[in-house]
Amino acid sequence: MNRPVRVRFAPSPTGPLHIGGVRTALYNYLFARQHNGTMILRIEDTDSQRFVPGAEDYINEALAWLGIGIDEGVREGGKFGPYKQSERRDIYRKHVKQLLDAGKAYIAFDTPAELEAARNASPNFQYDASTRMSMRNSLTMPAQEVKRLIDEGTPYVVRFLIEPGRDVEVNDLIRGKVVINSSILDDKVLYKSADDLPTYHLANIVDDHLMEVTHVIRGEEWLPSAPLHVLLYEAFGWRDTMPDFVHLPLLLKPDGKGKLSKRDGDRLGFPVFPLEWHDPKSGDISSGYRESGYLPEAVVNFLALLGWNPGDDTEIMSMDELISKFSLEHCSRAGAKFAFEKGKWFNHTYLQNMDDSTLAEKFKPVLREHGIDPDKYSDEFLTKVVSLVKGRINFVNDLWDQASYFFIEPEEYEAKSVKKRWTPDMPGHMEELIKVLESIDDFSSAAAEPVVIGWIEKNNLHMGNVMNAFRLTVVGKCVGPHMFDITELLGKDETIRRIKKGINNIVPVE
RNA sequence: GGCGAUUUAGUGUAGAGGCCUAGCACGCCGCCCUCUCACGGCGGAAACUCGGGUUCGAAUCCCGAAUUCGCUACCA
Repeated sequence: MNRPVRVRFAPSPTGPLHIGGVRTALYNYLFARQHNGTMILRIEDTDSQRFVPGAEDYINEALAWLGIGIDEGVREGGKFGPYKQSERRDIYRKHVKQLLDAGKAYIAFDTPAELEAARNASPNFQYDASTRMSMRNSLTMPAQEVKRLIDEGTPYVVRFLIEPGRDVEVNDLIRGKVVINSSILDDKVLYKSADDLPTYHLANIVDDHLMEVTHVIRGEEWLPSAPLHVLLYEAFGWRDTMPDFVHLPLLLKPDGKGKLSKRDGDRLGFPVFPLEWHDPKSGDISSGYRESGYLPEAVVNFLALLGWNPGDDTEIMSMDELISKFSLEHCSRAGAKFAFEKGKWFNHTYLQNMDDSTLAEKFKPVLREHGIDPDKYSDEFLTKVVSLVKGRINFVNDLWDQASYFFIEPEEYEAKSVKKRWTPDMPGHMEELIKVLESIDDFSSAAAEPVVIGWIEKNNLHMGNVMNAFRLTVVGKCVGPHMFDITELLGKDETIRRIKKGINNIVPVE
């Protein structure tokens, strides 16, 4: 019973991969890698109604961006293919027949309208042992009639015949034994003749068995149907190789109640998708972590800690560290509210740990977006700029807000700072400052600073006011790194030019 | 409604009978640093859902209630 570990991530291509799905994929991946096992990506496209073009590519691209590697799948191939359920019709048909022949499933002709009527007539209606004998199915109709309807092409479904009154046990690796009585289960539809496709339950069990999956790691929403799946394994006679089940806690809305949904992202201003998604039907655009400036390593780290912890206080972990530390024992059982604020902090921390030159490279496209040609600047200059302002950014894009004045001179001056610092005597002091600066040959921060400070002190000027007025002319507002680090990078000529411009353009408030 | 799961500060979590006057992180507040804003350093407010047990002793074990979440489709 010690089979090589094989896990699968099995999304439906019904839209962009949700961040909760990403976490499920991540946990599967971590588990697989830790056990030197195999990670399978299976596309569960058994709902022809909800298929969305582009969704499958999106899944592949998102997982690749995050570094969640796939060993077997539609693109990767493998010995257990095809890995797309719509290409496995023959396999499902065969297995449906097997169940039918064994009397463990039956054919039902009830139309959606008839089922709807039954539900309306009795609010607690369930297609099960208590009702199936009053419905239109192969259990209640003569065999010839059933055959005739099928031959005529009447749409039908195959339902799983569930024996009532049995306690079905599911052993969940993070929740322990979960027992559900089979009486509360309905005769689930396993196959629909209309599109010649199975439903999730049948396809899932057949594929997991055939693909030799050893651990089913999925979201908690599947826990209630796990007993049904156990029953299906039994019906096929696969009980001895049935995989272990792991139901992960759900990702919940940060505020109110319920599962995290795509709406929450727009509502609260954070992405719920790994990559930006353009809905082909509505044309709506949903923001993605990648486009919002998150680093994939930070997203992975953040997600890993939502529902799992390493058992100690470690928070910053690389993918390799996550792989070695991951354990089902340290998975939590309760749903986790999606605390995106902490996601920002992870990104901030990863950005701080990145070398300045790497960050400078990432800054280049941002500069281009703002009409600045980064090639006009040396890498050394860009790296220095980045090193000065990186402490105050959460995203690569923030670099522009923090460093734009290194590339363009101020056109406007922040009113609040002008009011506070641009006192009537300032233009005069700035004229003097220009003279002082002109006399400095070595414009480095270390050399220029003592000269200017000395001038301020010698003349008994107000340090805060003069320095901030100086800053106002150069930066446009009173924020930013050490003043002389800025002027060192800007150079003497540019610094003096900006002071002159400030003297002419800053209009005192009141 | 039924069934299942769940429950430590605002959030994510540590804790597996005495090490808990409950730890860490994010966020929040304050102080320091300081030409500004940040960063950083230091400090602070803030939690064991409730009620019964068991025990010398319970956040940790048992029972009950409540809470929240999920499922209850010819969707996954």
